[in-house]
Amino acid sequence: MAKNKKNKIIATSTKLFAVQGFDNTTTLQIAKESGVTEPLLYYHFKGKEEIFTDIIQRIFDEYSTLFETLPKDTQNEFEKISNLFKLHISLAESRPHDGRLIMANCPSKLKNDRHICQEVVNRQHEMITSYLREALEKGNASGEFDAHPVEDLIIVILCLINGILRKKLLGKKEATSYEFSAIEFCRRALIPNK
Amino acid sequence: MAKNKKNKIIATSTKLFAVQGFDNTTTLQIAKESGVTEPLLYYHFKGKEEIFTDIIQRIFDEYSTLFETLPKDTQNEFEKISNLFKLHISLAESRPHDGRLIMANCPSKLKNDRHICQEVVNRQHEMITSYLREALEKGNASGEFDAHPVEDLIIVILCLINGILRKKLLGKKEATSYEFSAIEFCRRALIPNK
Amino acid sequence: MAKNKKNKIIATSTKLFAVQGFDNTTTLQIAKESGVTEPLLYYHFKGKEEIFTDIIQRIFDEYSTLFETLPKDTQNEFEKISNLFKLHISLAESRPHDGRLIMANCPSKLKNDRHICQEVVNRQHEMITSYLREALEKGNASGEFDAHPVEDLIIVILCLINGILRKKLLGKKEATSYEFSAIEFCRRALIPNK
Amino acid sequence: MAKNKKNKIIATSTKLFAVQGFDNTTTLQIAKESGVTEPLLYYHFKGKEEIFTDIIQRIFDEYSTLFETLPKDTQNEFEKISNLFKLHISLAESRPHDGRLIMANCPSKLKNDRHICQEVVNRQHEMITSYLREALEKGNASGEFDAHPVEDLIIVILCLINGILRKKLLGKKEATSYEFSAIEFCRRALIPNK
DNA sequence: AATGAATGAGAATTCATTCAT
DNA sequence: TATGAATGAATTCTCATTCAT
Repeated sequence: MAKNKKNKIIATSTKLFAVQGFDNTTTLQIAKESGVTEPLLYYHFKGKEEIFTDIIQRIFDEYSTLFETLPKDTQNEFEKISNLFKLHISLAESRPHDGRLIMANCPSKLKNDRHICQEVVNRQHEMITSYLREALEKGNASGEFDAHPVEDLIIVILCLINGILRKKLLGKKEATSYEFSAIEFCRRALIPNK
Repeated sequence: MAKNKKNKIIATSTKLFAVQGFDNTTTLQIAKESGVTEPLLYYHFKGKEEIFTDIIQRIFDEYSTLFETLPKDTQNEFEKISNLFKLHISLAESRPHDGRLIMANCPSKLKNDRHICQEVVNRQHEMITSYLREALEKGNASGEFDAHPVEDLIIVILCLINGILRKKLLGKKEATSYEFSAIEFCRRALIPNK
Repeated sequence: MAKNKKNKIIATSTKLFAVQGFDNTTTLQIAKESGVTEPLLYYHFKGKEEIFTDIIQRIFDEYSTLFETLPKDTQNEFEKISNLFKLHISLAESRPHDGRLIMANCPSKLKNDRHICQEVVNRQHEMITSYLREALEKGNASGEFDAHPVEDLIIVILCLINGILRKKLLGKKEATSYEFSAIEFCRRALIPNK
Repeated sequence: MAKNKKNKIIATSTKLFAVQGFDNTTTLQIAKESGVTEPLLYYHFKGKEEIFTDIIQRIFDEYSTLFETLPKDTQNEFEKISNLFKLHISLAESRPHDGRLIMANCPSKLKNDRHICQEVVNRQHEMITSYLREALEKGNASGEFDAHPVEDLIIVILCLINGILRKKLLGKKEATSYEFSAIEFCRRALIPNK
């Protein structure tokens, strides 16, 4: 019963923060849409900010877990990159609120370097970066990829993934399945033609 | 004298909205940092929202003007695409507040379809889209590009540009000049190897 | 405890609205004189206007209840009219704030046809009108009254009652008990001399 | 030209104060609807309150002038009373804004004994009172009227006139010409049947 | 006589948070 | 766990009035 209400608060807050933004969501609104009263929010959380923090933490934990499941040994290195795209695309589809919450609220939190938003974004950045670095270095070494500077490529690919997520989460629906075109686009940019 | 103060209000608001977000910026703060009193904001603008609206409008007008200056006849079609990247990269560098303001505030305004944010984002989207469509179709026709489906490519390139802007505007500085690597990345994805 | 404070707010507001007028009464003043803080006003009422609305409603409800207690069977019809005068006179004496609040604030609210002021004034008007109509018609039929046109008489008597109330509520005290002279005045105008 | 604008300000203010009330009318609104700017208001008047004061003064001056024109020698005393009714009725019809302004704004000004509203109302009260006193005393002496106590009658007739004015100015239109029924009503109350 | 620009004082309202129970 | 009542601190906005010209 108790867990129930706490979870309801988290779910409601996630949705509201994602759709309206943190600043535009009031504690009263969270309480009402969760079917509880405001003081209960303060029983379960230290304050509005902590609800947000907890959500971010949860999102990142789930993300990390999924990230760990990416197969370590693949037929070739590009498959790893392709898997990275697919993971993010599928996340954006299965948990749209989570992604939107990050996209819409983190920017304005970025003034504060110590903010958990920043911290989590950094950690995620490191995870992806080192994942990509390994793949690109191995691919360059094996001749699978044209030997382009790795650090630059990492960032470019990261930008592409982020751009696609931003579009999926905040933009309008598109008729074409551009997500997979993006993977092919990336493949052509990395792999030399015979 | 008069124009001075109004312009100061606009400049201050642009900076504050960009750095802190619209909701986190108070009219008192705008007034103080502009060296005026609050009521003057209401003399020059209908309200806080109108300050925002005016800024968005100005940003879009300047953007449109610059967009028009993109050279129509280039040696090849990829140069057009390259110019598009360069235009946005240089804008992000020369007017960081403008870009940050859009990136950080528009998402949370997007719930409202009629909001000027939405409107402006749509118009900009159309401009870039038709610009890219023309270049890609011509390039495909002339054999300059590998003949990939145009509509998908448009979106992918758009996502890449947006991803780069997002990184430049909201992310941390990077040592490498990834922006130009992105152009090369794009070139390899479009132009067939001999 | 809780009801206490809400009632204090209502009582204070009634007094202030009556004495100073709605527009001249601030929420801060209501709060201070009620011994509460401003936000509590907004906890119990939607806003300043709703405090007013609630008061008007309460006044009308009490008025209606009293109106119902007017005896239906009297020795003659003029007694009914006399009772109507007495009811209003005694109300003006026992609840001066209520009457003053209506007299002083409703006029400026009358531009809006849908305002509760208008609505309540109309309903009260109907109650009195039909009460008078019945008495006058019966009195005319029985020969108790000189047979003057009923609809005109209704309005004239209504005007007289209103004029007296206005004087009692907004004017200065008079030495003479003109209220009862008004009843006699009315009697002479209605009842034929032998 | 100059007088023109000042008069426009007075006319506009009279209308606005009458329709919306003093407190609900802003100086900006007065300025705009008068086709001038706010500072001009302060060139011609000391402030908003003085505009009001001037209007009240003008209304009273015009009223006094008209009051003086009431014929001193009439066929009988009741004609004087009848003339008093007619004067007020015709004033309410010819200058509705003036009457409404007084009716709607003076009550809330009455807390202040020294306010011009109070002063003017008092002076008008005296004028009518002494006018009525003379007529009633003479009529009583000559046997034209039933000999009822004069002071009471004065107040009752005053209340009736005020009630009718209030109805004409603030109430809804009525089909019947109750104003003249009121005079007849009064006549029957004063003059003995043979 | 007239105005564009500016302001001090205060208005209604909101919000995250807490207290007593 | 849970809540009805309450509040300190802001927030957006308005208004009568004034200044410089």
